[in-house]
Amino acid sequence: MDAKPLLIVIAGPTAVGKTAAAIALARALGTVILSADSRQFYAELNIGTAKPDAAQLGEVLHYFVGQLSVHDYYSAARYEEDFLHLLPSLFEKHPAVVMVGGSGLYIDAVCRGIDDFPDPTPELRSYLKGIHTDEGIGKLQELLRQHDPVHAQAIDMANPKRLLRALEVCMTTGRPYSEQRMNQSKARDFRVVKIGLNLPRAELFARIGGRVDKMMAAGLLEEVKQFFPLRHLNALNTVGYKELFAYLDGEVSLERAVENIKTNTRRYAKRQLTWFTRDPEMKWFEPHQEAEILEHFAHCLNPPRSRL
RNA sequence: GGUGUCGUAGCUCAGUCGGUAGAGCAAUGGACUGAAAAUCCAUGUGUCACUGGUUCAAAUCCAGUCGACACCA
Repeated sequence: MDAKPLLIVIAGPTAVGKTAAAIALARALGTVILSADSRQFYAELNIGTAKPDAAQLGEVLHYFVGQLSVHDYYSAARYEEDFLHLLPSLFEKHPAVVMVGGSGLYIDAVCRGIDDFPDPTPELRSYLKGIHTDEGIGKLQELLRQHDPVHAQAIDMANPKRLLRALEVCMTTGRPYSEQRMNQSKARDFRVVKIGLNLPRAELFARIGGRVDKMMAAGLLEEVKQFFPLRHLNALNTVGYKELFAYLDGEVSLERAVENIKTNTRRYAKRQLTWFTRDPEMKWFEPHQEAEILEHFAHCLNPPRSRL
């Protein structure tokens, strides 16, 4: 029998019902939850990120919720490191733990690992951004062709963030990005079983609209006002916040801003689905299929005792 | 009731001199290794209100019907 501990991953688009499903599963298994949501990490952001509420946090112990400040730098690589550092102590007490969230890159960083690139330095990043604004994306493309012609063929050269990142790696290490990109999964001393939660598109979109209305009723605008002076921070470049900053700037009406939040949340959900559905390890359920989900994991966990 | 204007994509609208239609937004599909709720790429969506007429040919011209709006009674 495979004695390795189990990491249960629950993924899916925003507003599908991941939080409730994860809590139900964690309670059934008597275990803890580790969030994989790149915006719920921030202590200051609450309403707009649909963080689990106090009652939910009281039901099941959560990690990676509110452990950062919006002023902090964070990344998928740091998440991988923090997660893997925490995991052994949790596995001492629990044969399985639940990871839940919608940030695909962060989930993959933990499950497959990411390569050992240097962190970006603020100086180099702002220098390259300056080139982008002053001389245009063409200059960045030219630089990447010089530093790493192989990668220049492989990546989306229209995407400034990809270009900037590749150049950062080339310039800080003095070696081409493509040489350092291993493209293979790291070994892990735990098993991973992934489920994806999804709903018919119309139902998911209706849930998104309803949740945005609830967020507004719960005081999202007041929360966003507090962060107006900080709106340049990456953590605030977030659906639900950026649209209301546009309202506070006088660019759009409040009604328009709320509609924009709904639209951008739908698009976000679509991008999440694109990411998760290409993962062949993902087994799909609808969130209300609690019994089926439990049974799915019963096969992975203590097989002799799981049959009643 | 009368007169006028309008009715084209999910929405807002454009459509020249008759040659079966196109913008924006929405939507849909995709990419993704230290910013990822970020960033980027691609793609259409049609009973031109309906019925008939004129014409080789009608979103376009004519008549009627229905609907919306405005004004007049």
